Amino acid sequence: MTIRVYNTLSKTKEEFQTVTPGKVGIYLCGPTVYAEAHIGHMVGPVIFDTVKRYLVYSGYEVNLVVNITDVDDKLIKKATERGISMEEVANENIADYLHNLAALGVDQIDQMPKATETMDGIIAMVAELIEKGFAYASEGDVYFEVTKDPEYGKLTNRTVEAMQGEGGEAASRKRSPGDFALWKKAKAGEPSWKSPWGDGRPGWHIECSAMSKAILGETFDIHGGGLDLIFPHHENEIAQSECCHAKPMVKYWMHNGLLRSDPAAGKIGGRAEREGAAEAGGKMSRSGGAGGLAKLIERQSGERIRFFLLRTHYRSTILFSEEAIAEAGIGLDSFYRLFERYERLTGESFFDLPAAKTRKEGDFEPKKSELLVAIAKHRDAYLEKMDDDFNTGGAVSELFEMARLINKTIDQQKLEGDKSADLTNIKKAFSVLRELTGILGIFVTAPEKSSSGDSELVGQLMQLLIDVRASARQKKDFEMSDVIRDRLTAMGVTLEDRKEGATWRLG
RNA sequence: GGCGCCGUAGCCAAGUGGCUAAGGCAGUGGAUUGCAAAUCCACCAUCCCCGGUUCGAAUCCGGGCGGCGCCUCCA
Repeated sequence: MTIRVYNTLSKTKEEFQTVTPGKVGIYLCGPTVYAEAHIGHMVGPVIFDTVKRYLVYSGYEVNLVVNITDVDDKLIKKATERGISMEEVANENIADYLHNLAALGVDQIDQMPKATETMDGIIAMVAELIEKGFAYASEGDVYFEVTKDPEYGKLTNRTVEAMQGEGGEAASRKRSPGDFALWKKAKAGEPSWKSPWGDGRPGWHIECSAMSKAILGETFDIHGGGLDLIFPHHENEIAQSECCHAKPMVKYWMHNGLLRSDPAAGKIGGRAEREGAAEAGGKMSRSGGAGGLAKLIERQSGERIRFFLLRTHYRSTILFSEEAIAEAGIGLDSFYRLFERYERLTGESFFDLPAAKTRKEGDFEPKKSELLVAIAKHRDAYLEKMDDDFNTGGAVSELFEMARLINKTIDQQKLEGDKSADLTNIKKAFSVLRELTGILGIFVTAPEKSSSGDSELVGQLMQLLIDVRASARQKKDFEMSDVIRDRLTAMGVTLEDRKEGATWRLG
């Protein structure tokens, strides 16, 4: 029951041991809020939300921090184009981001610091780096001097010598091309903060070093982000933080794989939009990219997207398509039918079932029930997989196995319609299912039933049709009963006949 | 060119040295049903190719072929 975590720094799975016993600090690189979120931005949050759930379930006290980078060249550009302030641009996109996170069931984030609210810490850190000889001021900018850090490049196995870069526009102000900006001098009209080096704003990487230090301390447990951030962002974070503090910054660097829209189109976010005319044939919209995420969520539901992401191991590349999400959704639906079955059986909602909140609490001795012996076995397998670097993809298979077992038991023991049946074991099995699905952040709350004013009327009309059809069936008037059912099917309503009467559902 | 990842059934995807290679979607056959739907049962892969290590490899090593990422302020 030890958790093992793949560490990008060591390129191996390591046994998880926290800096402070029983406590875990996680810092996830959040978005730079210059545009609406696309689905790629959701991957990290969904994964680390799940990681936190599992660590909490395993008995840890977890502090999950996701930052917002709200000062950056792209934000300034956007603000200028639209003639509004950088803050307004940021606020719009933060609202969009939060809305999308909520839709995907990401509710485990404890703190969301903003770069602009950490300016004192950023300036103090830059000053300390200069003082310690790792950074230098140059014409109002401040650069980190990579050659002063003997360990520079350790995360990505690069050497300073191998850094081919030409240094970009700032080359003339840098001592060597690999040096990166800690502080950038403000141009006229740009948002800026006062500093010992003149008015300016932070470079890209320093805000994460400053925010993580302020909230989680100089050494913390897990730092996460997309694979694309390893270099240069995380490499530079390590350099800054460790040169500043002379101690390891992070115990485990965890990087999630990226989403791809389709083999030809390439990646989803990032630079593609800058490729001008090429624009890869509108792949952003096709991929639910910029502007498309909210609509995608409306069409497919956030939970489907979450499940789709969690079906695959977090370090894998996921080939994204709406079809693939819909397919994952079919699997999810089978659980919902099982939950409806639970409701028919017990008269209670699956979503009201009490379930263990921790692994210890959930441990149980199955005793004589064949069902519970099997359930316990799959629960163990599920937890073993989660222990192994949060293998959610493998864990999901155990959930399907459990669902099958429960359905099978209900079938074989003919529990439906049997009022006198002993449901103790079945309830226990469902409760274990609830315990484990909760770790993935799925099936947490009952799905929203249509709250529109006419839903009651629809329900009554449906009941009328069902009653009429039942009476036709009783008279063996199958022509009539089939017409009713076929017409409903054509409308997207599925009827299911049962001994206790028919039920209906959309889809 | 440098650093790194990946190639498992029609599709998606676990497994990374040893029981019958998870699970999902799709499909086929069966149980159930008036017929369906839902559910259950059964069937459905020897793991890109070649060579090596080993008693034994999808799993390790070498070489191919193929796909992808980073090296450019993209999660």
